[in-house]
Amino acid sequence: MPDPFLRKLEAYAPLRIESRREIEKLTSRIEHLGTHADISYEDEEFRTVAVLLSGWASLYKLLPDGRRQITALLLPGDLCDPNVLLPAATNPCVSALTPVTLAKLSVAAIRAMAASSPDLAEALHWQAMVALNIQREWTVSLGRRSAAERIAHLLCEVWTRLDMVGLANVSDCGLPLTQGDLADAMGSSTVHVNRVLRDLRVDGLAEVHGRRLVILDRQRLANLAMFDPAYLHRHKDNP
Amino acid sequence: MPDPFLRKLEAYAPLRIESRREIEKLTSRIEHLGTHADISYEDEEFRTVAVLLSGWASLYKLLPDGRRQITALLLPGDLCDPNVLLPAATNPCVSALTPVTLAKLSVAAIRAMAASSPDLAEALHWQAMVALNIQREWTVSLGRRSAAERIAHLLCEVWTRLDMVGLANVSDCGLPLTQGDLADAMGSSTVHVNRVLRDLRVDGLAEVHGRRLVILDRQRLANLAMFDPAYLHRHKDNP
DNA sequence: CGATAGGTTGAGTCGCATCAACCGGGGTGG
DNA sequence: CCACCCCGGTTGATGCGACTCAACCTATCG
Repeated sequence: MPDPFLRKLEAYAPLRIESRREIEKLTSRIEHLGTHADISYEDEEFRTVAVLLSGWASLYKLLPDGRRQITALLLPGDLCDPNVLLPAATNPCVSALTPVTLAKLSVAAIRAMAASSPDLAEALHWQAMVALNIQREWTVSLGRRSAAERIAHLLCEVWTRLDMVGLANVSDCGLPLTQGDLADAMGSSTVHVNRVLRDLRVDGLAEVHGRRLVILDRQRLANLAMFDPAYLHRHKDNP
Repeated sequence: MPDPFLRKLEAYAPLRIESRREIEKLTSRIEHLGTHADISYEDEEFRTVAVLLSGWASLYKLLPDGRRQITALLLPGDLCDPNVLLPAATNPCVSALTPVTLAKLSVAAIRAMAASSPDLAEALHWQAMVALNIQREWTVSLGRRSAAERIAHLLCEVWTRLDMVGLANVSDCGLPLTQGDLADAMGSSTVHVNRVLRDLRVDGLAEVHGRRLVILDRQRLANLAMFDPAYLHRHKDNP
């Protein structure tokens, strides 16, 4: 299996062959879940972390009065745990946006590996920092970008992240989000997302049909979004 | 010196005495900077990380057209580096909101320590996860809370974080931010921040005079903000 | 074939930005 | 020592972006 987790860890720097082996061994406990299923990160016997092998998931928070905010999109290769390794906090939940397959890793095993393989520890740290950078960029989007800029930025981000794990084509990629999901992620309303997507389409920047995103003019899309992929720390290939 | 960095690391779990010693040794290289100074995280000889010992700083990003978003507030005890240990990304900068004193740690030294002291590694990981949780909570605020709820939430967050490093009184604490800074952090305008603060004052929830925050009615403030301190992982004392 | 989830479009409203003016205080230079 | 200035705060008037409500359309599925 061309494990997207490995692929992601290696987007920063290649791992030693032994480290790859270890990871491959650990990602053998597989689980399948359907759309809208909640991904529990408290497991029976051991404290585990789930790695998304395929499908998309979202991390969200519900406010007491029912408002919902998606705080992160989890793509293949991402870790699903909101507080990796720590005693769980409260409310924030992870749920599958599509059917997903997960690998469950024991936290103890991961930490043992990290302790003995510095390259792995570095790769794990790297992915956590990328997650933090993404979160900060969302802060910028929600705080200072207009709805159109924000959505354009998200499209750029998603395409780039998928590309980093080998799941994007030159000008299109999957985007299995409903307009409602997009709205909950970008802090706007379904109706407005719809109108923004229409505008992007008629302006020839990007199209979102069904479950796919087609980028029509990358340059202008990135310009509108003020998108600079540096924060994702992509260290291979082209923009 | 009652080092706020140690204090913060130990908010999760106490460190072994040797680990504390090591940290104390490392935090000896001190630097002072004035308000508005930029905190460089690329040092001459070694890759370093700065720890805030006193004063406040902000992490911000400037958009090409001049809009500014503060993505994080750095309080005493916090690490100042946006991508701890990684090759620097671009744009996001750290600048002092007040005069600050910093301790510069060599990244290599920290990592060596972490490798040999699991309790320290855990504490460092913990603080990174708390930073991520804070960032996610900002995402919720900016995406789904009204300006008043958002600002109330920030006030609760700041008081709690200061309390965790011993810098808050029961019902007040420092808040050396201008209304403009607050606006840039909360994605609104100076004028609106001003009006919201007035409302909070006349409603008897909180007052922001000069450089201090006085909490008049914690319960109602937290209610308005829908603030639940669990995400900060405060493991000691009371709420 | 009805039901339901997602998408699309229009009309009316509101939160908040923007513009503009004014105030108060602490620092500075003449 | 005083006048000035500039920064931060305060308040009012106006306009726009985006939300809400509501209707309708389309595709998929049991």
